Amino acid sequence: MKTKQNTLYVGSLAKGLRLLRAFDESHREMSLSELAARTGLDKSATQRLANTLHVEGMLDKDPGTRRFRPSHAWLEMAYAYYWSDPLVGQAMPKLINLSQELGETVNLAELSGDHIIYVSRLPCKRTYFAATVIGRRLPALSTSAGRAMLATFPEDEWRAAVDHWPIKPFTPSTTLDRDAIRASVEAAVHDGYAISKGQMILNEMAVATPILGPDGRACAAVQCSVSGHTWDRDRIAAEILPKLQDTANAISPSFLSHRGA
Amino acid sequence: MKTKQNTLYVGSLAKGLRLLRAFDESHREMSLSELAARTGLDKSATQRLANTLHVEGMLDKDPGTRRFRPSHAWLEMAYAYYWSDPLVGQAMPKLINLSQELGETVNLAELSGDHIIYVSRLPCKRTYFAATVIGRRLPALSTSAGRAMLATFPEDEWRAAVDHWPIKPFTPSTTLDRDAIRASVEAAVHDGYAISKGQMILNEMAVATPILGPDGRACAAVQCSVSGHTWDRDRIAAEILPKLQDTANAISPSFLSHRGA
DNA sequence: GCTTTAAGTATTATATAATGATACCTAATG
DNA sequence: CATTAGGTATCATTATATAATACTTAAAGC
Repeated sequence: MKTKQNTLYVGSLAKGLRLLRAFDESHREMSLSELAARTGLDKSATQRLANTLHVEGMLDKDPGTRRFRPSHAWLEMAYAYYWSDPLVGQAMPKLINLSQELGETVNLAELSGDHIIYVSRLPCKRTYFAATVIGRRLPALSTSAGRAMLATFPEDEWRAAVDHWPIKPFTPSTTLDRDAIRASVEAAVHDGYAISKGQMILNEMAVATPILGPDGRACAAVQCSVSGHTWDRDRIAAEILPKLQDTANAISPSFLSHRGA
Repeated sequence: MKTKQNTLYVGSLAKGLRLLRAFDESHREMSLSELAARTGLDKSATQRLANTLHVEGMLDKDPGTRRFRPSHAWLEMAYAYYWSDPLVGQAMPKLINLSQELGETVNLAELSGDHIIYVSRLPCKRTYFAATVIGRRLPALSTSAGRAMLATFPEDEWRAAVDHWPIKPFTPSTTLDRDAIRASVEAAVHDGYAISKGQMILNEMAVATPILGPDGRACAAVQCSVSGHTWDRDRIAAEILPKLQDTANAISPSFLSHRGA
């Protein structure tokens, strides 16, 4: 185990975090050996760390199956996050209003490296479970929110992003062609908003408008998801966009601390 | 530092978790020395652990102020939690329907020791920020959801809970009298639902119906919050309750694994 | 129903990796 | 400009995490 050679780096803590991060949508609960296999830690280490996490209330353990799973503490962490993010408090009441006015699903997304992360979701229609859950990370280039945010960056910066940020297919209609994505961001630069179709879910359409920080760079985006069966670009631009933009503008914070590198 | 004398307990990991848990609604970002003071760890330990958490992406660090705060990873943990909790997937579409039908705020709460924790929230009206955020823990006895769940337990068990579980005042009208709480749970045993008023927010009313596990014990509750200015008990019972109960019944799972101790 | 195998649990000697004291640096404050 | 608090870096010491191994339990195969 080549731990980072730094006396300010506590390997045991890092390994414990490895265990926590081993859980995701396709690893919902794990046995000791599954955890060991997935994290690459040996049996003993996994045992010790998992036990510690269990004792400390971070992992629940089914007494019957002896399998571990995330505890309620994981939700409490989201709670603490929300209070620490100045944008959420600003945005929440306005997002609620918006979703009520539109009667459609409204999301708040932030940029997290080259991905976006859904920070708040207000689902109004039945959808896939994944579309209702906060904390989901998606490649920024494949989302209307990501493109709308990128479009507020200096041109060389967003062009570099379009060239290099990751993409991966989610549906048969996910755009994998960077030229097409570039065109989409160009449009967003011009229009001040982005519309996408079928990127994450077949026939789902999304509109997003950036929330601008004091420097003019987007720090987040308000996004609205609708069904492609009942909506088209024109109707979205006419009926959804104005309210979406008002909301995003109303949220844009005066002072906003920058997230550390 | 008296660490628990067990070779299966990794102290460094536990201390790292202490740092994470130091953040809450009134500690949204902290400097190194604040963290040290709050966790009771010495300066060096705090430095090493916080640095590790930063390197591992669990804490953001403002380059200017050098203050730490929860990172987006905290939301990703909530994401993983949601997938691991079988109830949420079951409940989500039904909760969305309910909130749309009622036009009022709908919550899903689970029991977490002697507290309830809000697992899902679908706010429809402007409220206090705290009322819109998932992961919030509240004393079970002070909430309609907690009382509705308790009422499904064997009598000796819920009576013991009423006598011993913690209570604390949130508003001037929070019920601190255990006799009054006992009467409320008794009513819930009889009615199959609980209504409370002004427990957490002045003049806010809440109704809750239990979601029953296969053993007849509630594992969660569906709850609806409304304004006490426009609603009273009778109207809630007449207009909200039926749909609330249908929803809770529809969610009740066939197989539900029990959360580990 | 017995054997085999896999998974979880417990113990221990060993040395690595965490520790905390201290010294250094930086930037506020008076 | 002096003072001080807070953040950062270094290092000798040994406590603490480690990984091998043995033990226990439960499931799978015959």
